[in-house]
Amino acid sequence: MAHSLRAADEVEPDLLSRLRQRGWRLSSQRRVIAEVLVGEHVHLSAEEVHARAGQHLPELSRATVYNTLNELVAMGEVIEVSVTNGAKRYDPNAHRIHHHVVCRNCQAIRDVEPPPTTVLPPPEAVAGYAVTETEVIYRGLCPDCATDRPEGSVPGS
Amino acid sequence: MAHSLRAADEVEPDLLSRLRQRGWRLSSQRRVIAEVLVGEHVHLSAEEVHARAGQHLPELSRATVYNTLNELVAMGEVIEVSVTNGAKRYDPNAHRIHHHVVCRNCQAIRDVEPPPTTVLPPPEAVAGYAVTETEVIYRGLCPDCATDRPEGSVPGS
DNA sequence: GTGGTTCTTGGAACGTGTCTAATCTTGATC
DNA sequence: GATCAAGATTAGACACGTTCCAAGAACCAC
Repeated sequence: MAHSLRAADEVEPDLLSRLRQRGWRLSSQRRVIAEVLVGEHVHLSAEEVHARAGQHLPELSRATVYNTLNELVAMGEVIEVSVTNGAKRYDPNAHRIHHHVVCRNCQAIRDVEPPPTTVLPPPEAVAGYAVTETEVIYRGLCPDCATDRPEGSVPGS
Repeated sequence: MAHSLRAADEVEPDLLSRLRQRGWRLSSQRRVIAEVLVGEHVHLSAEEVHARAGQHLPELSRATVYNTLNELVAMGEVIEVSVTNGAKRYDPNAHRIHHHVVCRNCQAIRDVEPPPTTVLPPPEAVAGYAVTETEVIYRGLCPDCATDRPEGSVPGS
């Protein structure tokens, strides 16, 4: 399938200028990585970001992808999500509080808008720890994997 | 320091018989690994389990540690905890609902008894997923790291 | 005690992520 | 538009955590 990325100037217009204000040099590599990540609003691994961005910038190195992702995480523009198996995944939806649901079969991640009744009051202290962040992960089977397919098989995308 | 492990028969007497009922062959390796893990009630990494069990069984291989831990997880006797950086950790406290709090500096994990007011109603379905598990992780600084130590340093244990 | 099934072992191999030194680019300045 | 220094990118080596494999050893039902 052909990924029709939006033009750079259209992608989250605030993001690129925010980054620039923080002294970020806007190289073509960083621009493409941000486009891939923010433009698709899915939860890609670093390797997937590398593959997709590489379609637009074949010379792109893995080191640059990792560097850029780590910088975006450090700046709070992207959230790192660990799903127990395999690589970290990167969530561009960093500015809205939300939870995640992970398929235990195919590892697909979706954002979950927390219903008001399930919102945890952010505790300031837990077991003596100064808590700054609460992460909620639901685990189960996604709609595709929940249908009667043999366990372990990944439904075709 | 000398770890004074409890004798095998004292360690979670139910656990070993439960495992046996499921057809688990009770080798000395598996016994020692279960003792180390369940007997100390902390959150060890596979490498730490290997090191501690190796004090009692010097020939123990890493492959066996990983095999055994994965089996215990599959049987629901142990919970895998991902802390974003580094190795998975293994929580023997699998039969009581609880959350975890992780120090973002030294990665120390503690169990958290969820106060009744913060218990999430386990949703049956989220975003179309059939949810079977809810995981809550608090992140922050542990008491040791929260005192005015330079960021990145790990207080002596 | 015997035998077959299962477990363990050491080492190779893999996936993810970081580091390094050399080279190239960006953007401020003229 | 040209210059230049600071910073970014690159390829590849490396580190770490984990899994795979084939050969040998141990467990336990008989």
